[in-house]
Amino acid sequence: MADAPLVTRFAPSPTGHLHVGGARTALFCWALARRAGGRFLLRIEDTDRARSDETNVKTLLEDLRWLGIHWDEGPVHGDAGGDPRGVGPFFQSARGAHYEAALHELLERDLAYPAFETEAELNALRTEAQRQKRDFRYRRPSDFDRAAALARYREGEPCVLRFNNAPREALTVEDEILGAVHFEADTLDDFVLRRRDGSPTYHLAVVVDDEKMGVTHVLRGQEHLNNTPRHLLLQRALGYRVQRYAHLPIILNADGSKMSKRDRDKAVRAALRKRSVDFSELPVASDKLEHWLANKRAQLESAELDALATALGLQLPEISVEDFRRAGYLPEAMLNVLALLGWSPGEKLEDGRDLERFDPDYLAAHFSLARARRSSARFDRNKMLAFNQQHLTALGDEDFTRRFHVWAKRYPAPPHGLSSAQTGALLQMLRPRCQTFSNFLSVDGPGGFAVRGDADYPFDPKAVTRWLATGEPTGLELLPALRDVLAAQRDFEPQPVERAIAAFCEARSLELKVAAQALRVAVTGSARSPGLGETLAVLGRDAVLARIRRCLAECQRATPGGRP
RNA sequence: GUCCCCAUCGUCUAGUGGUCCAGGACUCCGCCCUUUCAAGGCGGCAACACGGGUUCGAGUCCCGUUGGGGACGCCA
Repeated sequence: MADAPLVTRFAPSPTGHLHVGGARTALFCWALARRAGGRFLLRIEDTDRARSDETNVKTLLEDLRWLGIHWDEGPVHGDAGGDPRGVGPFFQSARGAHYEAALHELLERDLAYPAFETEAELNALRTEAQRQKRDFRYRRPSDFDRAAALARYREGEPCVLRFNNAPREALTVEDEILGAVHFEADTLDDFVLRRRDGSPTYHLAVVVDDEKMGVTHVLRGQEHLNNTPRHLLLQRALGYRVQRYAHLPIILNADGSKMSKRDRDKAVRAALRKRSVDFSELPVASDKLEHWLANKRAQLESAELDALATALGLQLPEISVEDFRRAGYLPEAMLNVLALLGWSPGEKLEDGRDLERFDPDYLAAHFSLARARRSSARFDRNKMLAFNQQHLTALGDEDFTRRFHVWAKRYPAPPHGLSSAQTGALLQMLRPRCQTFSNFLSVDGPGGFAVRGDADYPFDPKAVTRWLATGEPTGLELLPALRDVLAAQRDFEPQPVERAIAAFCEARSLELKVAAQALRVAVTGSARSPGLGETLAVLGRDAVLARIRRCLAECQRATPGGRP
């Protein structure tokens, strides 16, 4: 490492599952390091004790690993992590000595000072400023008595340590993506470096760690852009090197708001407020709910939110990597889509199309900040779905089945009456029709007809009108005879069944389509299903006959005009 | 409100002053293939926010307006 290698880092705070924005940042950090033959390190920003715990760290590492993003240095997890350069530890909670040393130096040189206001006092000042439509910026009072403050501090009086930004000069951030970004003089306040409880704030920790860990390139979301001048100030004060910064465009929801982990909480909270529900009937303890409901920043566990959503009949947006994993997306599809959010290869295929489908190896070989975009991007679920479907289709039978079962084991489907032979057959026939793993056994998915009971699947009125109620003869009129054919069918396998139906049509000089669609609608309720033979075979003769009977009974009534 | 960022089809984007009456992908729609349904193939709809400059020439450069987003925490 003699030749100053490029070093990137991903530095999440362990507040739960990795979300889409974080995943994209990690991916770009990884790709840039790979491309440049540098190193990618993972650091856990757990300075906020209230929001960090060990489970969350594991969760985060597991999410990263599932995506296949490998870190060269950092917490050890599987074959990722380690500390070959001796720059660890990688948990900020274990790096206190570094921060204290920096703080000590700053204090000595009057670049930091103790401030004794309580949070309540500061809040009051903020509210007052807001009332007067002024900005609130904390500044060291002009009559500040440094000696006295230091004495109080050394005696152990509770206080925070703030940065002394006396010069308050204009600053320019040289961003690799945005170019030069200027900040007016006087915009920065004396921000906090060390909290009352002795822990370092993000600003201090990030600057110290990036220096000590030899980080050369900082990639992070654009929401951090306003923090960068603070970091510049600190670096200057401490005589540190300045990293190259690249602020990535923010990832937005479909409605244009910032995609945030709290969105799922928000959705459930809104639903809960709108309808007056009895808390005691909900799957989360009511005192916990009360607190969560009252506190906008509070978050429930992913599983708790899912339970609530189910209880309320809500569809929650996928935000975290875990949400997508649970929904049955493939990590390679996810990575592909993520890479396209704010970056593009800019490469044309021979047929004139843009290169859009690629794997991590391609990214590692071609990624560059020069091709990163500046503007924020909405996350397009349709595209994600389409990419996933393609990756699913590309898997190959064996791989596909194996991976499906790995998924299904982790996220068991709700009980359905299907035998394993049936699910196996469904899996194969539904493959080109499914966009996610969860789609296969979902009542709303293309296999819904099989998952639902013989008397439970709904009839699509349009399909009934088109294929059962019209024509000469109508589908409904054909069904009894078709039922007889199927009842007499010995070998109830796809091919023979289809042949029998074809023979039936030939004998009556009917278009196959007429009989096929009538049966399809009768047996699945819809004009779309897998191949007719497969559809009938997977249900089995008994179910098919029962379903035709039900259809005859229900649709005859519903379409009085269907008979001449 | 203040500061900062952004602005090409509904969405993701290509486009770095002429080769753009703007290309691709996703969605939607049509056609072909299939003795049925998908998948697949082919095609269609659809955009340079607005106003000023600069220039022989502007989606591309500059300014403004409008719109969107972010930040304003003893969170990160």
